[in-house]
Amino acid sequence: MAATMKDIARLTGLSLATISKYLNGGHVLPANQQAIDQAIHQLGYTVNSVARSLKTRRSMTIGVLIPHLENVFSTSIISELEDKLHQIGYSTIICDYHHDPALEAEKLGFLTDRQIDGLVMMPLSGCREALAKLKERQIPVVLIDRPVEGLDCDAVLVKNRKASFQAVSRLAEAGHERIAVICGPQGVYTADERLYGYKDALTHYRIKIDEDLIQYGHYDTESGYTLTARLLDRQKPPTAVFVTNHEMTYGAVLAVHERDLLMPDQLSLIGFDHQLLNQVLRPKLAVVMQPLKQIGHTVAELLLNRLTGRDHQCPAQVRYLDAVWQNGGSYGPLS
Amino acid sequence: MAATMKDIARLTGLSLATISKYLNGGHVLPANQQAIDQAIHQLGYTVNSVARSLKTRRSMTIGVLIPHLENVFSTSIISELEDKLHQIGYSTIICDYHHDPALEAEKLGFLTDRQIDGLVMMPLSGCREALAKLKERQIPVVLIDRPVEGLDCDAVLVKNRKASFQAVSRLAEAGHERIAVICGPQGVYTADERLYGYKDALTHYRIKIDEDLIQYGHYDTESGYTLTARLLDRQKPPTAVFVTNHEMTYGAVLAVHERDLLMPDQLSLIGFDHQLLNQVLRPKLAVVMQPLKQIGHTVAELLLNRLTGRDHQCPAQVRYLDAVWQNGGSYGPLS
DNA sequence: ATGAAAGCGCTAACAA
DNA sequence: TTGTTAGCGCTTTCAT
Repeated sequence: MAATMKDIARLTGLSLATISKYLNGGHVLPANQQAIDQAIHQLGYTVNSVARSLKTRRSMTIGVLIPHLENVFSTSIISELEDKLHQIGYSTIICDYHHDPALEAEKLGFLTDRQIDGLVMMPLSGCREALAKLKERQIPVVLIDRPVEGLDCDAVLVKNRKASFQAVSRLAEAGHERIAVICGPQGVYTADERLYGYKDALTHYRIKIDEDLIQYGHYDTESGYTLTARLLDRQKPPTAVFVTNHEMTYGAVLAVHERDLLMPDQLSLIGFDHQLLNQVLRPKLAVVMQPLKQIGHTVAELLLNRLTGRDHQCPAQVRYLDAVWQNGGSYGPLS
Repeated sequence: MAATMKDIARLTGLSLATISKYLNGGHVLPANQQAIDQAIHQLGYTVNSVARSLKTRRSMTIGVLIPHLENVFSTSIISELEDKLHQIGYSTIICDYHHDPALEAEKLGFLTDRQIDGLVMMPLSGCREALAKLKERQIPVVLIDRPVEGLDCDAVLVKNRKASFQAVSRLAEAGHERIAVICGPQGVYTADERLYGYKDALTHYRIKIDEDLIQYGHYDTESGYTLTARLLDRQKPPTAVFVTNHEMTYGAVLAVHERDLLMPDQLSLIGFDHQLLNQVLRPKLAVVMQPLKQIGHTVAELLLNRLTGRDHQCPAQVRYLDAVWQNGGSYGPLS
């Protein structure tokens, strides 16, 4: 049996209240302080935070719900977030829903039962109803990556459209006119935004939008590979390809390698979020990088503002962060 | 205010005991069942698992303590583990200690306070005392990757020495004699084991062990790069290099690329745990892969055996798993 | 099958 | 500064 405050009380002759107060940073007489410390040490006492939570009605726990844990995008954000939250005493319960909307809903319920004080979520289906209920119960929710339609909620988003515009603009300025894009699934927020950015750039540079050069993938390596391969094997392949997420960029690079194409001479390629891989690729890939650490940081900030009551009843806040352009030799002037 | 069982009691006229029993799968009259279900729905009731935990003395929570969350090695294991545990009602609180022994100890204390029912840990310093105390309190602990000296504890380990032996054997059989190894820090369990395997192989093939060809890194990309570069820039460079972890393999590949060396003609290279990267590298790297999913699975199994009391008082169990050899064109006969 | 009641370990009035 | 006490929401005997 683990020791409780009662045991300390018995050992020191003090009351529970005094001990509780001391444990929570209150002032007690030096003599008592010593006695308590001594008893704590002797008993190996540690607070039972379950009991504390029941009483204070704060679990000091934040739920984190993400599509998949094996993903630098998520883990980099979460690592930062976990650290910031830990610093002020919060635990993070992480749930991975394996890209499955049913699991998403199920695990959200699971977290809710756990009396989380706040939720950070990268939505897929979104679970609008459930999230709305959480917010009604004053439990702050912060979304990452994409908003949930019909839900007015704090969120940290990346300026996808702008980032996409800038990447494609570079290709256009390098003289490319047959610029293909490998997008994510239609209807997915980030995919739509990134496609808009692509179209914005073409329009801006007066390049005709050719639907044949717009390929819709599933944000996975497989489709990045297949779609790029299909583009490259055409009679008249594009001279440049812009790939709009991390996994698909893997696939695209694979297809390019397989065809022994030299970048940028035979093909210009711009990827997305490719920091790790980029350490070993030659030439280095030019990529649009999402500011992962900053996202984690901002999420923590938003959450804390709510938790500490500072932003108690403010309207939902959405923070838009800029992506970072990382240069590389994988794109260049049309030869 | 969230609804409680009391509210259901009031609404249905039943007692708390009856409701509790029903909620926990007990039998009640059909009429009462209906009434309760209806009340639950109407009130939007969900159990308060904090209160439940206080009463049952089981938090249904497993602590997970790892060196770093941005690491496929950890996340792949954890993703599997989280899933298995979730299926039987457990949450996982994940803590990342950023390779810092001070944080490791601190976060272990944090998890202990949280009344975790079990702990999964990839140790650095190990915190032997603290872990021993946990075990005294009958809280099962499962170690991953490396044991903690002087602590008799369940663990899931990889047969590092054997894997290393096999990899180096392939190089020897291909005719290489100047085989270098990039190891981890001396004294680190996995590093020592992998180095033993290397030496085993050389001895087995009657190749003289040359200390100059044994380079000690820090298991990070930087040292993989630097040490490989240093080896390759020698007057008489090795003809083959075996790199013994994931990060260092990144670095090594980078160094090879930078020198425009062709694999396997100008250099044979065998890496470690390089699944992701390998999708885009050409030639594909030959690598030793640790069976991550299987580790996660085995950890869950060990943990559950303890939690369900099946292995209540069994002696510590250590499971040794085989690494997987993944072929690739990065090594070949000495030319 | 159902109910009454005690209590898990802690905090927070309130009183002294 | 310290102590007394009620009670957070739930489970679990023990009666009924």
